[in-house]
Amino acid sequence: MAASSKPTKIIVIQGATASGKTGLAIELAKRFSGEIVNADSLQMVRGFDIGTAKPTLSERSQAAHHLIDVVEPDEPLDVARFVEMAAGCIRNLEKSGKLSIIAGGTGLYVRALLGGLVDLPGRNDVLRAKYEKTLEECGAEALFATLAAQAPEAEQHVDRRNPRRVIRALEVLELTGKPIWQWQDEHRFAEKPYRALRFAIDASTEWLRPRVEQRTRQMLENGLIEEVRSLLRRFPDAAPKAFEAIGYRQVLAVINGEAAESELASAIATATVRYARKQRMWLRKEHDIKWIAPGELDSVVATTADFLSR
RNA sequence: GCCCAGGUAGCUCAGUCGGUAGAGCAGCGGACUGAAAAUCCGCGUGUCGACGGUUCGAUUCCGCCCCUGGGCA
Repeated sequence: MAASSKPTKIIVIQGATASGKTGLAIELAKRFSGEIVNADSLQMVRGFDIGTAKPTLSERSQAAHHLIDVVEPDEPLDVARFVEMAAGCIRNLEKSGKLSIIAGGTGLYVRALLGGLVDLPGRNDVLRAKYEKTLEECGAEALFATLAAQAPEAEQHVDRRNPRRVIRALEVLELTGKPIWQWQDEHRFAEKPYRALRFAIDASTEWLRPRVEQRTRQMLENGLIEEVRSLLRRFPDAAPKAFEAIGYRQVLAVINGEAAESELASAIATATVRYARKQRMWLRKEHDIKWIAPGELDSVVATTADFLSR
């Protein structure tokens, strides 16, 4: 990695789902000759359109959007892949003199983009299959015991009851010979590949709920159920993980006769509001965030202009 | 009008052979560096429908009343 002159300046817009990230990003893009880089994991997946609230065609015509529809549903996507793709976008935009505006709700992705990602091997399906088997046959405790046997300090660093974390730790240990927490402690998202101006929209649950309900109704009217049906024609077993996303999961339950269609809208809205809470929770701990009210524009424009002039 | 089944946490319900009650969901708080819209963890006082009776003690037994389903007239 060559030391380029100065880190690229970028704008980042975060905030809960339905808080107005897209609208704000478009306004900034128009004013500062910018283009939008999506940081929303599910909006990257082709075919999952209505339920993921992808920007509409009209929105996309107002400002260029990147990293939307860039992977097939059955194609692997993870943080590392996102960081790589996003870095590529930012580089290209910089070359053409455009401002990169990162907008999206996947907190981990943004954190990894701004702080760098530990340089570790990615997922290893052979190892995962092996440990999945241990999990299934012997349980989460036994899985954790496997890890603790090789690295006793695991107790302090890994959530023993969370199999996903335990499996990742085992995977890294086996592939690198070093516990994952050592790698992480040495890294701590301390890279600074960009000079980022970071905004987050502070939307309360009370403000969000009616909007979410309205948006959910709109999604159903726009044919969310039909979209799921047609995705199922392509993936009859619903294996791609995007089927677990909010909206898709609930529609699937209705299609499978596990839930009543009459309660679909409220089930989706409830799950969405709960997700928004999780996003808020994540953002609380992030640093250097400028919190703004929903719909706020002038101060954001002013702050951005100032940031760019420095 | 009569018969049956119910009325317990915001919702759906369990339970108390009489010693004032607990699950799931929701809600709230939190964790989380390659599955992150995922995954995982913590938090449960509510006139146990109303009134009266029996009892040391009733949400639990009895009576009466009210409400909600279903059935018979």
